[in-house]
Amino acid sequence: MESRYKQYNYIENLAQYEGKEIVLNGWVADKTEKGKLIFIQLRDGTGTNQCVVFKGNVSESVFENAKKLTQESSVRIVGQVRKDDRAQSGYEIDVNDLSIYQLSQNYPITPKEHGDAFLMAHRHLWLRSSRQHAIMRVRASVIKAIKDFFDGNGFKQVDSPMLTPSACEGTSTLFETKYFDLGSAYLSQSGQLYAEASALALGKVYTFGPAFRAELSKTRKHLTEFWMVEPEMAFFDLQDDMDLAEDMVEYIVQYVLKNNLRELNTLERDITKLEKIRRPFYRLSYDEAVDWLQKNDIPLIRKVDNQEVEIRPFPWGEDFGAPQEEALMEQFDKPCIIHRYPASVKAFYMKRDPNNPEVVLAMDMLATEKGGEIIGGSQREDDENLLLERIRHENLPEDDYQWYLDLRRYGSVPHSGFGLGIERTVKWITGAAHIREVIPFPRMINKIYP
RNA sequence: UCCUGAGUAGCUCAGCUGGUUAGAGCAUCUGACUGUUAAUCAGAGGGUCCGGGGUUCAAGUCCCUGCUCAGGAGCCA
Repeated sequence: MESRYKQYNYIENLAQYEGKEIVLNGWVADKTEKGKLIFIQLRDGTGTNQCVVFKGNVSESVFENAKKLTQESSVRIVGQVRKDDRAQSGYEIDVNDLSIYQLSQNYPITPKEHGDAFLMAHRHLWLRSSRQHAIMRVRASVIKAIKDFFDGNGFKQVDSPMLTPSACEGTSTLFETKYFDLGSAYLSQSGQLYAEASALALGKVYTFGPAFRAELSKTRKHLTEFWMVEPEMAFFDLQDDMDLAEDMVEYIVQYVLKNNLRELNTLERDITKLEKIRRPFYRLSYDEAVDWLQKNDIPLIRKVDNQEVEIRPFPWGEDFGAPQEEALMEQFDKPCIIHRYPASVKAFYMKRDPNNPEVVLAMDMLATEKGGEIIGGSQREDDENLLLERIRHENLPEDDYQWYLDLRRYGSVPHSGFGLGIERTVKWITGAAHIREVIPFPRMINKIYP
């Protein structure tokens, strides 16, 4: 395609330019001087490659400029692409000309080790380093894979509002803000309820957007602002819902494997583990999972007066925490879907199992390698009276849910959906140590800068 | 919110049972080098020991308190 914009050469396409003179714009990731030779690691956004300035090849002023370069100075380089077995990429650039956009002074992030707190305070600069660069590229791929998957399967993207009049699920804490003369509005913690309305209008839909949760969670898998994709399908039952979730996750992982091998290498990710992520995944009912926990002597851990107490055998009716999920997943090399949880631990909008009113038609997908819960979903309650009963039982503001109840009054149908956390998925696929590394600017309980 | 741990140079850390002038590596600056990619060699500069209070002849070190950060729990995606 003919571009109206300036045509630049990029490091990711270096092999195409072998033997040719090209122009690169970028930043100095690192520099080593060796007398009449200066080695520049040039970073241009698409990758990093070594450029060699030899005193005999350039004018005196260009050589002096090259000597002046500091880490993260921005430069324009004109040079010849040469094949070289000594180079990591297989190519080097012999510099013919070099000009400086800006000389950087005392760049805080050096090529040596840094602590988490320091790096987080410099997140706006940390994004430039190779690991973070690779993670952001994988994140972009995960998002593209999700959109491709749904768009290619007859879904329409609909956007749900960020400002909402009340809680979607009453459980989590909400961020509150003033809303003109109408009192308070809340930042959305899920687009699901609006996705349900959209599904009854368009059939198969998905929302893609941020979710906000003011929970006091301080772990390596929690953010107060995170991104979520939430498909919602009219006429899908729980079985269809689980099948779809499985197809989607397989598609995402295989897409990244196909398109981001270079990044996964930079991240030193064990690719063989990802290659195994092929359907069918494992599935266990909550009952079966509890049986397994009991047989393997995995207790429930509960806090009583600040003392941790182990309760065994694991009692039916309790939700699983991180210790139970991790124990359960150790046996699996593919994700596992756990379905039909006790109604008491799940949200009000989930449909009761007609075969057992103690449980709801819910499902969670747990990722391998301690990836944790990446998906939560369910078939929705489609009976007006049962739904109203649950709303009252949870003490939710009934008036705020009239529009939601309308969906059960005017052509109610079986329908299902789920939410996939983008950051948890990217964390799992990249093997990142902490969720704060997989979103450009993380928002956490005690962090909102930069 | 609860539990546990940490805070010393720009960064990562050492600093003993309290002892007189607080150290190292990296980074920065100056110089040397045509193959460096954690370069090497020679030299230089750089400190509110997190804040406040206390004990003591003497506190980076011990005690109290506040703040900040990290890890975990619960909740969740």
